Amino acid sequence: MAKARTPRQVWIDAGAAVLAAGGPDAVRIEDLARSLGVTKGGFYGYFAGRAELLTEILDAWERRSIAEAIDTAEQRGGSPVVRARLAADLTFAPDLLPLDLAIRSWARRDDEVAVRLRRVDNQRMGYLRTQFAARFADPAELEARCLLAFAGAIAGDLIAVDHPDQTPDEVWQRATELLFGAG
Amino acid sequence: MAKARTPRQVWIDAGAAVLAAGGPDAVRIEDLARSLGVTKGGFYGYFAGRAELLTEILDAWERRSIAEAIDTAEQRGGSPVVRARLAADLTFAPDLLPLDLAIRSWARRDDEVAVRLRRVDNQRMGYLRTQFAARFADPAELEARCLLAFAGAIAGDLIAVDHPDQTPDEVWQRATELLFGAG
DNA sequence: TGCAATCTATACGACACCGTATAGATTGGA
DNA sequence: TCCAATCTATACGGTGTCGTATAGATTGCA
Repeated sequence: MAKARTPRQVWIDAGAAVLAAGGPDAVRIEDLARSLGVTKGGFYGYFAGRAELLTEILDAWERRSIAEAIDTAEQRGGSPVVRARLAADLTFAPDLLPLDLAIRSWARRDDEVAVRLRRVDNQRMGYLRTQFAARFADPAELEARCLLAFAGAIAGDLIAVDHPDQTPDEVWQRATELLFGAG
Repeated sequence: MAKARTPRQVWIDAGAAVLAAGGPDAVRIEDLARSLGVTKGGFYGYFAGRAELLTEILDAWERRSIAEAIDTAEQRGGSPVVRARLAADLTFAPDLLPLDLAIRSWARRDDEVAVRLRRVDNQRMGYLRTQFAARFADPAELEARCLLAFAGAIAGDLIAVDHPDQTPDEVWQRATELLFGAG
């Protein structure tokens, strides 16, 4: 038995990092191997090919984005805003948001990816809804507020604007209050 | 003098379409040529290379996104919401939004593109601000509402959620009212 | 009509990446 | 220590794309 110097999961993680940084086209086997300090020889022992790696990257992202984040938020508890914010912080954590955005962009031109994204987004939105359902009696209002919050979470890092007398954080803080009140 | 069958602008337009649909990596000279029914021979008479084409695509997008849209909105007039909505409809028109999103995604990994995007976004946001400045006395509130609106305009097509009893349009309509009132 | 300018097709070398094949290296257990 | 399983390095052919060179086609004007 030889110990794997570069086991399966390492390829997936490295691939996810590259996907996040450069999009699916940037995920190249030989580049990954180089960045891992090996050659691509071993890769084809674990994966049938490039497509399989991309699929597994998506699988890992999907698992981590849904179950993990929401479970953690539920366990910690707190008020709805706190829990919702925690779930958001987890699924859109600084190390995860770039991957999310890359996949989101990718989904615009790949149907299989779009299906996965819809699955994930629906779960996230569902969680948001349940958190604030008690606060807004009108379902239409609830939906509008949740959708705006969702849009903000996603687009925040896509928009490149300078604010006159505030930091981005201050503006988003104020926006959150607008949508869900103070607490 | 021979008339150009495939003049410069045709390459730029075709390139923009491909960029919108598949991202910058999908913009390949030989593919463009094929889709235009010619070979790449002529391309290198107009452009120094692939990079120059991409630059010109960005130039064209930048011009069209800022000046054109805002000028048109100003000329038409109407209430702030109407004008703002018109400007948004123009800059984020169905045929322009995909390009915008592709460039936005691209900007995350290319500094030169990021600079352009910031230029464009700041102008758009500035226009939004001036439109609603009269309605919201508190600058912080104004900024938060405008930013949420901006985020919604961008992220609307990136989010893949199903709404319980409403169409996406209905939800966004309600969201707009939340942000800026009815009219 | 014929010329000259300009566009276009074709052929080429270079490069990057994919996926396969095979020989060699490494490791845990007998 | 030695074996066998498993991972890794290297070499290869195939493909797609870039950018260049050059010959041929097309067009407007004299």
